Amino acid sequence: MNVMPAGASWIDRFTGLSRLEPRVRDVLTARATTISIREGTVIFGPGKRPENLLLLLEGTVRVQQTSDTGREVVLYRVNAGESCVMTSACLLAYEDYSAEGIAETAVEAVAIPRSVFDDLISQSESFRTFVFSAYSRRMTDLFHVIEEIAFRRVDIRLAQRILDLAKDNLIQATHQQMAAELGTAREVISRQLAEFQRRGWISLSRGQIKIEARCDIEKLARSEH
Amino acid sequence: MNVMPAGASWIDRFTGLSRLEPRVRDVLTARATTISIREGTVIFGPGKRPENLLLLLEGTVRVQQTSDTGREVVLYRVNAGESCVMTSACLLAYEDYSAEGIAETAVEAVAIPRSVFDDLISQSESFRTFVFSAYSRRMTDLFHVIEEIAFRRVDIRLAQRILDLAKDNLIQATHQQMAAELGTAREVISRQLAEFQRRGWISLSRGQIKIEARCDIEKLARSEH
DNA sequence: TTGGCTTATGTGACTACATCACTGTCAGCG
DNA sequence: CGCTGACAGTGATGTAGTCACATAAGCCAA
Repeated sequence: MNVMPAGASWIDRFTGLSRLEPRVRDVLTARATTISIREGTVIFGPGKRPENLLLLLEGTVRVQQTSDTGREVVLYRVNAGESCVMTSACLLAYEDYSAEGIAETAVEAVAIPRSVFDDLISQSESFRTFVFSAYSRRMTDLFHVIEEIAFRRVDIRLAQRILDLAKDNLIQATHQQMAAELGTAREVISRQLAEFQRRGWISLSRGQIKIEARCDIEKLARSEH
Repeated sequence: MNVMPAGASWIDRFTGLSRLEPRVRDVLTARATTISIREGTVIFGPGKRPENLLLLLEGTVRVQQTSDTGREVVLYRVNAGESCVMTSACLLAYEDYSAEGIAETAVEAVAIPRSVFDDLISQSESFRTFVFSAYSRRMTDLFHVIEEIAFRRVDIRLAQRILDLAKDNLIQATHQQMAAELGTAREVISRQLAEFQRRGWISLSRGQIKIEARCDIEKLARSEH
């Protein structure tokens, strides 16, 4: 009955949308388009209101906060299979956030225009649940970020972040960028990384970090205090 | 527990609800009840799912995070005229938060049960806008908290908080509680307060802080760095 | 190949904040 | 009155952030 042309099956990639009412499912398939976003594009940010709610099919969006003194913190990342709630918040109730969302890689996303979003919210209970649980999850993420920044040592947080960001035991990032991940200063990162290298856990070269002893880093990352 | 007479509509106390469609307005008036909550009551928290969305008429709810090491931070406060979005998030998509919401004073609130909330969200565009902008605002608050904790000096933050919390130039709180406000340690607060007192800005006695030179405190609170 | 430029990283000195271990103090109450 | 539990003060020490500057590594053009 419902033929799925190439691309129509994207709904199945979102676990929260799997139980969508068939009628609503068709609306979504018909009225949403997939878009490609180039790496580095600013999706939302101060003065930049997004026009669509984005559901990510491919790639990641990094949401970060830049303080007036120029320092940065990464708040969270939106991955494939997740929705970018900040865009939905902006859709319905735009406030000029200090936070910005940046395509960290090339991104493929389903774009849901405001009018469609509004229809779906009003017509589909399961779509509502999808949206609200996305909010829920981000709030929880933010609570977690606050706890980490306020109470956790930077060496432990750095170890965790190294594990998170490594692809194939390698991270392409400057110390400055790693500092922005944790909301700390470059010098602090430089010294911590130097210490990790001294212990033989990593090796460093300009613009990259290579993991040499993953299990030792994991041990630190898991440690309580 | 005590239902309000139909004439005195609490709806007008919420700016976001002023443009509510008359039909929806009636539904809300008919199906929502006002409740009283005693000071100190835990409204939501780990293992405690709220049954209603709360719109505060009177009092404040303090939302705070307790880390596993026992330290605390105050995330934000919900004041009269605002809605407690965490309860709405919990209503539709419950996740077990580490954060908890506590009635800081006696609270009068309108309680909207899940079924009514669901109806309103589906039927009223202006109610949707109300809910989403409440989310928006809280997200922004959290971004702000993160920025403050990560980048702002504690003396400045303490000065700000003293001004925020003072009623009639007086704060009833222990140093421990003030430390929890900022997510720092009691000793740090004790030393900072001692310094403020030395400068003649405040006077201290067991369990209370009295503002003596508000404008000097404001000067520090406003300072950049 | 050299030199000059930009960006990345290293380092010491210093300040701010957190932690630990302890002492002192106050209020209420038996 | 003296005990008790909660509150507050303090020095020593460790960790993190800031500032100022020194090196080094890659890049390109002469």
